[in-house]
Amino acid sequence: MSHSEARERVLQAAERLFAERGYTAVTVKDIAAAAGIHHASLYHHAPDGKEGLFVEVMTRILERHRAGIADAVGAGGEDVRAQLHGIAAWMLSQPPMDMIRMALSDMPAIDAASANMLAALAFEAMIVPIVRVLYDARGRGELLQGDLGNIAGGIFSMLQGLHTLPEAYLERSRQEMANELIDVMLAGMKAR
Amino acid sequence: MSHSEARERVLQAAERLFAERGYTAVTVKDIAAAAGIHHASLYHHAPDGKEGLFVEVMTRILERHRAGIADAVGAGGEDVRAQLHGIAAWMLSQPPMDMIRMALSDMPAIDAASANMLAALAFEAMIVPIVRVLYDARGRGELLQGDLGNIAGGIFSMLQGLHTLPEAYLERSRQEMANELIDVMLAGMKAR
DNA sequence: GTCTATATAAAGATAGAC
DNA sequence: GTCTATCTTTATATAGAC
Repeated sequence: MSHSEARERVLQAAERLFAERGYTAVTVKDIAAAAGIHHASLYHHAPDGKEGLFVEVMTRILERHRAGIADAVGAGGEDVRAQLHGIAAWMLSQPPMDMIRMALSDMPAIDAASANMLAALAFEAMIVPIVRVLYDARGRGELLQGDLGNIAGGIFSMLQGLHTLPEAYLERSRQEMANELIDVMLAGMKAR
Repeated sequence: MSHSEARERVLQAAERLFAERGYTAVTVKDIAAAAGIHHASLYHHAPDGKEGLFVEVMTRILERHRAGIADAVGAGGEDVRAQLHGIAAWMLSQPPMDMIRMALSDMPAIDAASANMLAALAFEAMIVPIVRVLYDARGRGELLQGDLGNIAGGIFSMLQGLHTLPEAYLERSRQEMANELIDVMLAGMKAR
Protein backbone atom coordinates (compact mmCIF):
# COMPACT_ATOMS: atom_id res chain seq x y z
CA MET A 1 0.00 0.00 0.00
CA SER A 2 2.64 2.46 1.15
CA HIS A 3 4.15 3.63 -2.13
CA SER A 4 2.91 3.40 -5.65
CA GLU A 5 2.40 5.65 -8.59
CA ALA A 6 -1.38 5.37 -8.38
CA ARG A 7 -1.45 6.11 -4.67
CA GLU A 8 0.58 9.23 -5.28
CA ARG A 9 -1.91 10.36 -7.94
CA VAL A 10 -4.71 9.90 -5.41
CA LEU A 11 -2.85 11.93 -2.79
CA GLN A 12 -2.11 14.74 -5.20
CA ALA A 13 -5.69 14.93 -6.44
CA ALA A 14 -6.94 14.92 -2.85
CA GLU A 15 -4.47 17.63 -1.88
CA ARG A 16 -5.58 19.98 -4.58
CA LEU A 17 -9.31 19.41 -4.14
CA PHE A 18 -9.38 19.44 -0.33
CA ALA A 19 -7.15 22.52 -0.09
CA GLU A 20 -9.22 24.40 -2.63
CA ARG A 21 -12.82 23.44 -1.80
CA GLY A 22 -12.62 21.95 1.67
CA TYR A 23 -13.69 18.73 3.31
CA THR A 24 -17.45 18.75 2.86
CA ALA A 25 -17.53 20.15 -0.67
CA VAL A 26 -15.31 17.40 -2.09
CA THR A 27 -16.60 13.85 -2.60
CA VAL A 28 -14.50 10.70 -2.83
CA LYS A 29 -15.87 10.37 -6.35
CA ASP A 30 -14.36 13.76 -7.24
CA ILE A 31 -10.98 12.64 -5.96
CA ALA A 32 -11.11 9.26 -7.67
CA ALA A 33 -12.12 10.88 -10.96
CA ALA A 34 -9.27 13.39 -10.71
CA ALA A 35 -6.88 10.51 -10.06
CA GLY A 36 -8.29 8.58 -13.00
CA ILE A 37 -9.65 5.59 -11.10
CA HIS A 38 -13.02 4.27 -9.99
CA HIS A 39 -14.10 5.58 -6.60
CA ALA A 40 -14.18 2.07 -5.17
CA SER A 41 -10.50 1.67 -6.05
CA LEU A 42 -9.69 4.68 -3.92
CA TYR A 43 -10.25 2.67 -0.76
CA HIS A 44 -7.39 0.40 -1.74
CA HIS A 45 -5.03 3.38 -1.45
CA ALA A 46 -6.83 5.11 1.39
CA PRO A 47 -8.22 2.37 3.68
CA ASP A 48 -9.31 4.91 6.30
CA GLY A 49 -11.71 6.53 3.86
CA LYS A 50 -12.40 10.16 3.21
CA GLU A 51 -11.60 11.45 6.66
CA GLY A 52 -8.32 9.54 6.93
CA LEU A 53 -7.35 10.78 3.50
CA PHE A 54 -8.16 14.36 4.45
CA VAL A 55 -6.04 14.23 7.59
CA GLU A 56 -3.17 12.62 5.70
CA VAL A 57 -3.06 15.12 2.84
CA MET A 58 -3.61 18.18 5.02
CA THR A 59 -0.74 17.03 7.22
CA ARG A 60 1.38 16.60 4.10
CA ILE A 61 0.50 20.06 2.82
CA LEU A 62 1.22 21.73 6.14
CA GLU A 63 4.54 19.92 6.63
CA ARG A 64 5.58 21.00 3.15
CA HIS A 65 4.60 24.56 3.96
CA ARG A 66 6.63 24.50 7.13
CA ALA A 67 9.71 23.34 5.22
CA GLY A 68 9.15 25.71 2.29
CA ILE A 69 8.64 28.72 4.53
CA ALA A 70 11.68 27.84 6.63
CA ASP A 71 13.78 27.66 3.44
CA ALA A 72 12.44 31.01 2.25
CA VAL A 73 13.26 32.63 5.57
CA GLY A 74 16.78 31.17 5.50
CA ALA A 75 17.34 32.40 1.94
CA GLY A 76 16.37 35.92 2.98
CA GLY A 77 19.44 36.27 5.19
CA GLU A 78 18.90 38.93 7.82
CA ASP A 79 16.73 41.15 5.62
CA VAL A 80 13.15 41.10 6.93
CA ARG A 81 11.84 42.45 3.64
CA ALA A 82 13.55 39.73 1.60
CA GLN A 83 12.36 37.12 4.09
CA LEU A 84 8.73 38.19 3.82
CA HIS A 85 8.89 38.43 0.02
CA GLY A 86 10.33 34.93 0.05
CA ILE A 87 7.50 33.62 2.23
CA ALA A 88 5.02 35.20 -0.20
CA ALA A 89 6.76 33.59 -3.18
CA TRP A 90 6.63 30.21 -1.50
CA MET A 91 2.95 30.48 -0.61
CA LEU A 92 2.06 31.63 -4.11
CA SER A 93 3.94 28.64 -5.55
CA GLN A 94 1.61 26.22 -3.73
CA PRO A 95 -2.06 25.41 -4.34
CA PRO A 96 -4.26 28.03 -2.69
CA MET A 97 -5.67 27.23 0.70
CA ASP A 98 -8.18 28.86 3.00
CA MET A 99 -7.29 28.73 6.67
CA ILE A 100 -10.51 30.46 7.67
CA ARG A 101 -12.57 27.73 6.02
CA MET A 102 -10.35 25.10 7.62
CA ALA A 103 -10.99 26.54 11.07
CA LEU A 104 -14.69 27.30 10.68
CA SER A 105 -15.93 24.56 8.39
CA ASP A 106 -13.51 21.66 7.88
CA MET A 107 -12.37 21.17 11.47
CA PRO A 108 -15.88 20.83 12.97
CA ALA A 109 -16.63 18.12 10.40
CA ILE A 110 -13.83 15.75 11.42
CA ASP A 111 -12.71 13.93 14.54
CA ALA A 112 -11.81 16.40 17.31
CA ALA A 113 -8.34 14.99 18.02
CA SER A 114 -7.35 15.18 14.35
CA ALA A 115 -8.78 18.68 14.14
CA ASN A 116 -6.70 19.88 17.08
CA MET A 117 -3.57 18.31 15.62
CA LEU A 118 -4.09 19.97 12.24
CA ALA A 119 -4.92 23.36 13.78
CA ALA A 120 -1.74 23.29 15.85
CA LEU A 121 0.33 22.22 12.86
CA ALA A 122 -1.13 24.97 10.69
CA PHE A 123 -0.35 27.59 13.29
CA GLU A 124 3.18 26.28 13.74
CA ALA A 125 3.88 25.98 10.02
CA MET A 126 2.45 29.25 8.75
CA ILE A 127 1.87 31.87 11.44
CA VAL A 128 4.73 31.27 13.85
CA PRO A 129 7.45 31.70 11.17
CA ILE A 130 6.10 35.12 10.20
CA VAL A 131 5.93 36.22 13.82
CA ARG A 132 9.50 35.02 14.31
CA VAL A 133 10.79 36.90 11.28
CA LEU A 134 9.35 40.13 12.64
CA TYR A 135 10.65 39.58 16.17
CA ASP A 136 14.12 38.69 14.91
CA ALA A 137 14.23 41.91 12.89
CA ARG A 138 13.22 43.89 15.93
CA GLY A 139 15.89 42.05 17.89
CA ARG A 140 18.49 43.21 15.36
CA GLY A 141 17.51 46.77 16.13
CA GLU A 142 15.11 47.49 13.28
CA LEU A 143 12.42 49.89 14.40
CA LEU A 144 9.35 47.74 13.89
CA GLN A 145 6.55 49.15 16.00
CA GLY A 146 3.29 47.54 16.99
CA ASP A 147 1.86 44.19 18.05
CA LEU A 148 3.95 41.85 15.93
CA GLY A 149 1.62 38.90 16.42
CA ASN A 150 -1.31 40.92 15.15
CA ILE A 151 0.67 42.23 12.21
CA ALA A 152 1.96 38.77 11.30
CA GLY A 153 -1.63 37.54 11.18
CA GLY A 154 -2.56 40.48 9.00
CA ILE A 155 0.23 39.75 6.54
CA PHE A 156 -0.78 36.10 6.40
CA SER A 157 -4.43 37.00 5.76
CA MET A 158 -3.46 39.36 2.96
CA LEU A 159 -1.31 36.72 1.27
CA GLN A 160 -4.12 34.20 1.38
CA GLY A 161 -6.61 36.69 0.04
CA LEU A 162 -4.34 37.54 -2.85
CA HIS A 163 -3.68 33.90 -3.58
CA THR A 164 -7.33 33.13 -4.06
CA LEU A 165 -8.25 36.28 -5.95
CA PRO A 166 -9.67 35.20 -9.34
CA GLU A 167 -7.41 35.75 -12.36
CA ALA A 168 -9.97 38.15 -13.83
CA TYR A 169 -9.22 40.70 -11.13
CA LEU A 170 -5.46 40.66 -11.63
CA GLU A 171 -3.74 43.51 -13.41
CA ARG A 172 -0.28 42.57 -12.18
CA SER A 173 1.31 39.37 -10.97
CA ARG A 174 0.29 38.15 -7.55
CA GLN A 175 3.91 38.25 -6.49
CA GLU A 176 4.20 41.97 -7.31
CA MET A 177 0.97 42.69 -5.45
CA ALA A 178 2.08 40.62 -2.45
CA ASN A 179 5.41 42.42 -2.32
CA GLU A 180 3.68 45.78 -2.40
CA LEU A 181 1.41 44.84 0.50
CA ILE A 182 4.39 43.64 2.52
CA ASP A 183 6.29 46.83 1.75
CA VAL A 184 3.37 49.00 2.82
CA MET A 185 3.15 47.14 6.11
CA LEU A 186 6.88 47.43 6.75
CA ALA A 187 6.94 51.12 5.92
CA GLY A 188 3.95 51.62 8.21
CA MET A 189 5.63 49.79 11.07
CA LYS A 190 8.62 52.08 10.78
CA ALA A 191 6.68 55.29 10.23
CA ARG A 192 4.22 55.39 13.07
CA MET B 1 -45.36 32.87 3.16
CA SER B 2 -43.76 36.27 2.81
CA HIS B 3 -43.59 37.44 6.42
CA SER B 4 -43.91 35.51 9.61
CA GLU B 5 -42.06 35.13 12.82
CA ALA B 6 -41.13 31.54 12.03
CA ARG B 7 -39.88 32.38 8.56
CA GLU B 8 -37.67 35.05 10.04
CA ARG B 9 -36.21 32.52 12.50
CA VAL B 10 -35.41 30.24 9.57
CA LEU B 11 -33.71 33.06 7.67
CA GLN B 12 -31.64 34.11 10.67
CA ALA B 13 -30.54 30.56 11.42
CA ALA B 14 -29.65 30.04 7.76
CA GLU B 15 -27.71 33.31 7.68
CA ARG B 16 -25.56 32.43 10.61
CA LEU B 17 -24.88 28.84 9.56
CA PHE B 18 -24.27 29.49 5.86
CA ALA B 19 -22.05 32.50 6.53
CA GLU B 20 -20.01 30.60 9.07
CA ARG B 21 -19.66 27.10 7.61
CA GLY B 22 -20.62 27.49 3.97
CA TYR B 23 -23.09 25.91 1.61
CA THR B 24 -21.98 22.27 1.56
CA ALA B 25 -21.14 21.94 5.24
CA VAL B 26 -24.62 23.01 6.38
CA THR B 27 -27.61 20.68 6.03
CA VAL B 28 -31.25 21.72 5.92
CA LYS B 29 -31.65 19.69 9.08
CA ASP B 30 -29.06 21.90 10.81
CA ILE B 31 -30.96 25.00 9.79
CA ALA B 32 -34.36 23.61 10.80
CA ALA B 33 -32.99 22.50 14.16
CA ALA B 34 -31.48 25.95 14.79
CA ALA B 35 -34.84 27.50 13.91
CA GLY B 36 -36.65 25.08 16.20
CA ILE B 37 -38.75 23.30 13.59
CA HIS B 38 -38.78 19.97 11.79
CA HIS B 39 -36.76 19.94 8.60
CA ALA B 40 -39.83 19.17 6.54
CA SER B 41 -41.44 22.35 7.81
CA LEU B 42 -38.56 24.34 6.46
CA TYR B 43 -39.82 23.83 2.92
CA HIS B 44 -42.96 25.72 3.82
CA HIS B 45 -40.86 28.84 4.43
CA ALA B 46 -38.27 28.13 1.75
CA PRO B 47 -40.10 26.50 -1.18
CA ASP B 48 -36.99 26.66 -3.38
CA GLY B 49 -35.08 24.41 -1.03
CA LYS B 50 -31.55 24.65 0.22
CA GLU B 51 -30.09 26.42 -2.78
CA GLY B 52 -32.87 29.01 -2.98
CA LEU B 53 -32.51 29.65 0.73
CA PHE B 54 -28.75 30.07 0.40
CA VAL B 55 -29.09 32.61 -2.40
CA GLU B 56 -31.77 34.50 -0.49
CA VAL B 57 -29.86 34.79 2.77
CA MET B 58 -26.50 35.56 1.16
CA THR B 59 -28.19 38.33 -0.81
CA ARG B 60 -29.69 39.63 2.41
CA ILE B 61 -26.35 39.55 4.22
CA LEU B 62 -24.56 41.33 1.40
CA GLU B 63 -27.23 44.00 1.01
CA ARG B 64 -27.04 44.66 4.73
CA HIS B 65 -23.27 44.93 4.49
CA ARG B 66 -23.55 47.40 1.66
CA ALA B 67 -25.87 49.60 3.72
CA GLY B 68 -23.86 49.23 6.93
CA ILE B 69 -20.57 50.04 5.25
CA ALA B 70 -22.05 53.02 3.45
CA ASP B 71 -23.31 54.34 6.80
CA ALA B 72 -19.93 53.83 8.40
CA VAL B 73 -18.21 55.68 5.57
CA GLY B 74 -20.67 58.55 5.84
CA ALA B 75 -20.19 58.78 9.62
CA GLY B 76 -16.43 59.06 9.14
CA GLY B 77 -16.76 62.43 7.44
CA GLU B 78 -13.72 63.19 5.33
CA ASP B 79 -11.26 61.37 7.57
CA VAL B 80 -10.01 58.25 5.82
CA ARG B 81 -8.78 56.78 9.09
CA ALA B 82 -12.14 57.25 10.80
CA GLN B 83 -13.90 55.84 7.73
CA LEU B 84 -11.79 52.67 7.72
CA HIS B 85 -12.12 52.20 11.47
CA GLY B 86 -15.87 52.56 10.99
CA ILE B 87 -15.92 49.92 8.25
CA ALA B 88 -13.99 47.59 10.56
CA ALA B 89 -16.45 48.24 13.41
CA TRP B 90 -19.36 47.46 11.14
CA MET B 91 -17.85 44.23 9.83
CA LEU B 92 -16.97 43.08 13.34
CA SER B 93 -20.57 43.74 14.42
CA GLN B 94 -21.85 41.19 11.90
CA PRO B 95 -21.55 37.38 11.87
CA PRO B 96 -18.18 36.37 10.46
CA MET B 97 -18.03 35.44 6.81
CA ASP B 98 -15.39 33.95 4.57
CA MET B 99 -15.25 35.39 1.08
CA ILE B 100 -12.47 33.03 0.04
CA ARG B 101 -14.61 30.03 0.85
CA MET B 102 -17.55 31.65 -0.93
CA ALA B 103 -15.51 32.09 -4.11
CA LEU B 104 -13.68 28.76 -4.06
CA SER B 105 -16.20 26.39 -2.52
CA ASP B 106 -19.74 27.77 -2.25
CA MET B 107 -20.06 29.34 -5.69
CA PRO B 108 -19.07 26.23 -7.68
CA ALA B 109 -21.73 24.26 -5.81
CA ILE B 110 -24.68 26.41 -6.88
CA ASP B 111 -26.30 27.54 -10.11
CA ALA B 112 -23.86 29.59 -12.21
CA ALA B 113 -26.17 32.58 -12.71
CA SER B 114 -26.83 32.90 -8.99
CA ALA B 115 -23.13 32.50 -8.29
CA ASN B 116 -22.25 35.34 -10.64
CA MET B 117 -24.91 37.57 -9.12
CA LEU B 118 -23.67 36.93 -5.59
CA ALA B 119 -20.02 37.42 -6.54
CA ALA B 120 -20.80 40.76 -8.17
CA LEU B 121 -22.89 41.86 -5.18
CA ALA B 122 -20.14 40.88 -2.73
CA PHE B 123 -17.58 42.86 -4.68
CA GLU B 124 -19.87 45.86 -4.90
CA ALA B 125 -20.90 45.75 -1.24
CA MET B 126 -17.55 45.12 0.42
CA ILE B 127 -14.54 45.83 -1.78
CA VAL B 128 -15.66 48.80 -3.86
CA PRO B 129 -16.48 50.99 -0.81
CA ILE B 130 -12.97 50.51 0.59
CA VAL B 131 -11.41 51.32 -2.77
CA ARG B 132 -13.57 54.43 -2.99
CA VAL B 133 -12.63 55.62 0.49
CA LEU B 134 -8.95 55.43 -0.44
CA TYR B 135 -9.39 57.16 -3.81
CA ASP B 136 -11.48 59.93 -2.26
CA ALA B 137 -8.77 60.58 0.32
CA ARG B 138 -6.17 60.75 -2.41
CA GLY B 139 -8.48 63.10 -4.31
CA ARG B 140 -8.53 65.40 -1.28
CA GLY B 141 -4.77 65.62 -1.50
CA GLU B 142 -3.75 63.05 1.08
CA LEU B 143 -0.52 61.40 0.09
CA LEU B 144 -1.66 57.81 -0.26
CA GLN B 145 0.85 55.99 -2.42
CA GLY B 146 0.48 52.64 -4.14
CA ASP B 147 -2.10 50.54 -5.97
CA LEU B 148 -5.23 51.45 -4.04
CA GLY B 149 -7.21 48.49 -5.39
CA ASN B 150 -4.57 46.08 -4.17
CA ILE B 151 -4.35 47.79 -0.78
CA ALA B 152 -8.13 47.84 -0.36
CA GLY B 153 -8.18 44.09 -0.97
CA GLY B 154 -5.42 43.65 1.58
CA ILE B 155 -7.31 45.61 4.21
CA PHE B 156 -10.44 43.60 3.55
CA SER B 157 -8.55 40.30 3.85
CA MET B 158 -7.01 41.37 7.14
CA LEU B 159 -10.38 42.34 8.59
CA GLN B 160 -11.87 38.99 7.63
CA GLY B 161 -8.93 37.10 9.05
CA LEU B 162 -9.24 38.96 12.34
CA HIS B 163 -12.97 38.42 12.46
CA THR B 164 -12.63 34.66 12.28
CA LEU B 165 -9.64 34.33 14.60
CA PRO B 166 -10.68 32.09 17.52
CA GLU B 167 -11.25 33.81 20.84
CA ALA B 168 -8.41 31.81 22.37
CA TYR B 169 -5.87 33.73 20.31
CA LEU B 170 -7.14 37.17 21.29
CA GLU B 171 -5.23 39.27 23.79
CA ARG B 172 -7.00 42.51 22.89
CA SER B 173 -10.37 43.30 21.34
CA ARG B 174 -10.73 42.62 17.64
CA GLN B 175 -11.61 46.27 17.12
CA GLU B 176 -8.32 47.44 18.63
CA MET B 177 -6.39 44.96 16.52
CA ALA B 178 -8.28 45.96 13.36
CA ASN B 179 -7.61 49.62 14.00
CA GLU B 180 -3.93 48.93 14.48
CA LEU B 181 -3.70 47.05 11.19
CA ILE B 182 -5.47 49.89 9.39
CA ASP B 183 -3.18 52.46 10.98
CA VAL B 184 -0.09 50.51 9.94
CA MET B 185 -1.33 50.38 6.35
CA LEU B 186 -2.12 54.09 6.28
CA ALA B 187 1.22 55.05 7.77
CA GLY B 188 2.92 52.79 5.23
CA MET B 189 1.09 54.40 2.35
CA LYS B 190 2.25 57.80 3.46
CA ALA B 191 5.79 56.80 4.31
CA ARG B 192 7.05 55.00 1.25
C1' DG C 1 -4.83 -2.64 -8.45
C1' DT C 2 -8.97 -2.00 -10.54
C1' DC C 3 -13.31 -3.00 -11.51
C1' DT C 4 -18.79 -4.30 -10.87
C1' DA C 5 -22.14 -4.86 -7.70
C1' DT C 6 -24.13 -3.86 -3.55
C1' DA C 7 -24.89 -2.34 1.11
C1' DT C 8 -25.79 1.64 4.37
C1' DA C 9 -26.49 5.91 5.62
C1' DA C 10 -27.43 10.67 5.01
C1' DA C 11 -29.32 14.48 2.59
C1' DG C 12 -32.68 16.95 -0.15
C1' DA C 13 -37.33 17.06 -1.13
C1' DT C 14 -42.59 16.04 -1.43
C1' DA C 15 -47.39 14.36 0.10
C1' DG C 16 -50.76 14.63 3.02
C1' DA C 17 -52.79 14.46 7.87
C1' DC C 18 -53.67 17.56 11.62
C1' DG D 1 -47.57 26.11 10.11
C1' DT D 2 -45.96 21.95 11.68
C1' DC D 3 -45.72 17.38 11.81
C1' DT D 4 -45.10 12.01 10.24
C1' DA D 5 -44.20 9.26 6.57
C1' DT D 6 -42.14 8.46 2.40
C1' DC D 7 -39.49 9.00 -1.87
C1' DT D 8 -35.20 9.95 -4.50
C1' DT D 9 -30.74 10.93 -4.93
C1' DT D 10 -26.22 11.14 -3.51
C1' DA D 11 -22.28 9.78 -0.68
C1' DT D 12 -19.46 6.72 1.98
C1' DA D 13 -18.06 2.32 2.25
C1' DT D 14 -17.46 -2.93 1.57
C1' DA D 15 -17.37 -7.62 -0.92
C1' DG D 16 -15.64 -10.13 -4.21
C1' DA D 17 -14.51 -11.16 -9.20
C1' DC D 18 -10.77 -10.47 -12.44
